[in-house]
Amino acid sequence: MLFPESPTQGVRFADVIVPLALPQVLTYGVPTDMQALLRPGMRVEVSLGRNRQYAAIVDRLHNNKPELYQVKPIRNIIDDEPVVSALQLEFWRWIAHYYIAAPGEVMQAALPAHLKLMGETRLIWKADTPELQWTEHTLLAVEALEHRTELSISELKALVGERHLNKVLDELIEAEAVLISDALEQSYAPRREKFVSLAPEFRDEQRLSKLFDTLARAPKQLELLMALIELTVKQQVVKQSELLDRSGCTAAQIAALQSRGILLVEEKDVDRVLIESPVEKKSYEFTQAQLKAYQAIEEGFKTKQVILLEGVTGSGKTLLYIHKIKACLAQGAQVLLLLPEIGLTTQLVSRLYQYFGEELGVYHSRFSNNERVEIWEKVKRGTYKVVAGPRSALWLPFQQLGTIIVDEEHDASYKQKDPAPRFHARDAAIYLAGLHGAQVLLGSATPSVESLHNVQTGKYGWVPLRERYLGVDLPEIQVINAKSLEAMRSLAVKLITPELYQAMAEALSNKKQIILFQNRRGYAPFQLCMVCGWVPQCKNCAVALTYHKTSDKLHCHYCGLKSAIIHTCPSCGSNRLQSKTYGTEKVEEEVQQLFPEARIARMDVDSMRGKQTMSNLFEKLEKHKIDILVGTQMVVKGLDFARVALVGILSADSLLSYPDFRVNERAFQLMEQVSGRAGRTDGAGKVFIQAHNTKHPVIAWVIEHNVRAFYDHEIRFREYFSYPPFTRLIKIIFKHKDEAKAVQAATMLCEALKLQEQITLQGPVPALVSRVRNLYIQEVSVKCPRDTKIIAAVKSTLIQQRQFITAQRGLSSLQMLFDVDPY
DNA sequence: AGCACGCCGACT
DNA sequence: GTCGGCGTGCTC
Repeated sequence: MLFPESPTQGVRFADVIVPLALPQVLTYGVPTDMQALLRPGMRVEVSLGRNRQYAAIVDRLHNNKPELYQVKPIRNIIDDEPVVSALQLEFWRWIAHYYIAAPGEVMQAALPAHLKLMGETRLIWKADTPELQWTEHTLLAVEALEHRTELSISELKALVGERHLNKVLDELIEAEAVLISDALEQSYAPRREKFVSLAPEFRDEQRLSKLFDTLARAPKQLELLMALIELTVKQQVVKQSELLDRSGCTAAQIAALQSRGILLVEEKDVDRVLIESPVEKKSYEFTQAQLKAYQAIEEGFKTKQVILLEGVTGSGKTLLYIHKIKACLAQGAQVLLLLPEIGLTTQLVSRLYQYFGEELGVYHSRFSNNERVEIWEKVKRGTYKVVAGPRSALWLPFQQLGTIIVDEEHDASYKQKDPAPRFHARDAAIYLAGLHGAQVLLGSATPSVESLHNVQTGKYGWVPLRERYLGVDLPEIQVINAKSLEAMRSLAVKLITPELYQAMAEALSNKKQIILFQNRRGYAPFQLCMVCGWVPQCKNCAVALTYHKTSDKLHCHYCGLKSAIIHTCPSCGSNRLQSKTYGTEKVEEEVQQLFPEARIARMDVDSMRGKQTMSNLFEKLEKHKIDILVGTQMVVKGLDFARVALVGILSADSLLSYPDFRVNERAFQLMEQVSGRAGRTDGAGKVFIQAHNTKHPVIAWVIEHNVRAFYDHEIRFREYFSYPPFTRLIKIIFKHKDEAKAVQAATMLCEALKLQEQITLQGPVPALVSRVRNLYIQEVSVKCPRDTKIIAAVKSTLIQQRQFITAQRGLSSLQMLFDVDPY
């Protein structure tokens, strides 16, 4: 070599994560001038393939020159400092490895959109660019740039069309005709708003009344002032917009008072996070039982990293959480409180806000990108000491976590299903806590079988909290044989037994609230021919279509197809089509018929679309503007209203017939949780369970609230049939538009896995919903013994086989997905 | 995920 | 004849 390599000790290669489902990280060269600056966790701009570019994350820096290919150079370093910490990268790696996901898929899930996309990156035209022979589309861009000097990538895309975007970009960059400015600072601007307050010198009674006198001849200004004072009583800060709303005055009138020194108007950054004005403080004091539990938790953490707090509904777990959080903050560490998807809208958050105020960040899946970045930044800077959020909150850049609390740890929404990484937030939280040296507190009234098993084997500590707050009794549960519905044929009543009807009437006359639970959505989930049994189905998805009253159409809940209702059976020609099983809409209708005076609301996925809908509903419930709430799974979580005296489970059979090994666990938890909604403060709550199979053991355990008996039985069943927690399950999902191809691929995998010892295969079988969006779905389940070596071997076989199978002729469009620990 | 390459059928 | 459909392979 003519010139010896430069003596800089900088590293020459970077393994980089691109936001794609590639199996590997990609290696790029680090130009010498970047070597001193680049660190893992920074974003870099790289080009991929012919003319694509991505913001990638640097995973590792090294000096191992790849022999098989020529590396491309990193084009640009986007950040001055890492956006992802070394600890986070470690966490990403674990998730990718454990859940068999691509590093890029983890990156997609973990980074907020603003850090991910380059769409708002701005191109700045260099005035000194010489005249060049531009190609057709680039010429368009050049003309626009000469005119306006600046264009964002998305504007450019609109201008030249999506397919030419990268070519044009490449050409412009190649010719050094544009500067590229960082997307981050450009696209994020905190929202600012004006806040109005009374000038301090008028804040005592005397001065204030004097002020009123002087304003006697300016009625509008007086009105404004009154409105301000009224608002100030209820909340600490008053937005100008709010004040205008309330008083009906104009901004000019506020300005007039401001210029006289009566009002102060300040512009401040607005927390996009909903700040509710604090309501009255509830008791801070522990009961005897709570104190005992809290001490047991602290004692337990001396020897265990994870503690399961098994607290019956209404025992005041939240207060224990609050104390635990306070203790952790006192140590200078951060706290993550994981909540199920839906739990965020509950009273829990506003209660936490009372205690932690500005130090509490709430992460919500419905937040906009701006809101997410704001939270990301505040967590990183440590402004937020406590974060409450759903599973996605795990990705936030915590500096030093001291405690992770997982509320309702049994909740199925902790398992991410659809896009990879298909991770379980509770289990991932335990790993993350390990990285931080943090403690984990799992809370639930109905713990998962997995967690109870971990307690039994001594892996987790266990703290029971049996006593209900204020000594309120658990509700009395009655099982009603649904056969009595037959007797009511003559009436238009198909869902509510006479017994339940009676109880409802009584509750209503006592001015109490009622919750009815039905495990089905939509109105008359399907139409059925009473002569031949034919059911209209979605032609793409092979599922029964559900009838929706609002649109008067049949809907497919998988692909969204809408079609007209059917009057004549195409199979036998009869016109006796009826709706057979009933969803919440049908329940609502029937209840309205039975109780025309009652105020009824419905709560399910369909009726809860909007951002505000849920909180509006809660407010109505709180103020007793609703007598009867009809809902699906949703009502199970987080509702805590004093006047609920009666809960009705309309069909326990449907809960107990779902084809999954976890049915009993699910049904038990669900019924137990629903029951907990009754009589939360004054006792005297009642629960009615309607069922055809009234002798089902799960129902008996629910009646006794006997978690222990349920668990003892269930764990024996799991062991006998080799289900988790005694084995580890990995589900492999095959999707192809040709059913035979899906089956073929699944069969190939099974053949390959048969060579693997000590594992059991289930399938291939069509998925429960066997066709979605024109793709046929086949599933294979692997039961592995809980042996690290075997599991590792199975995982690497799976990855190999995916490569091998999709490389087969005719199977290139096959989707082969892995779901580790399916839930 | 995109994007190019190449192999087939349906058109001016 | 060629235009464009999509199945296939590759990205450092």
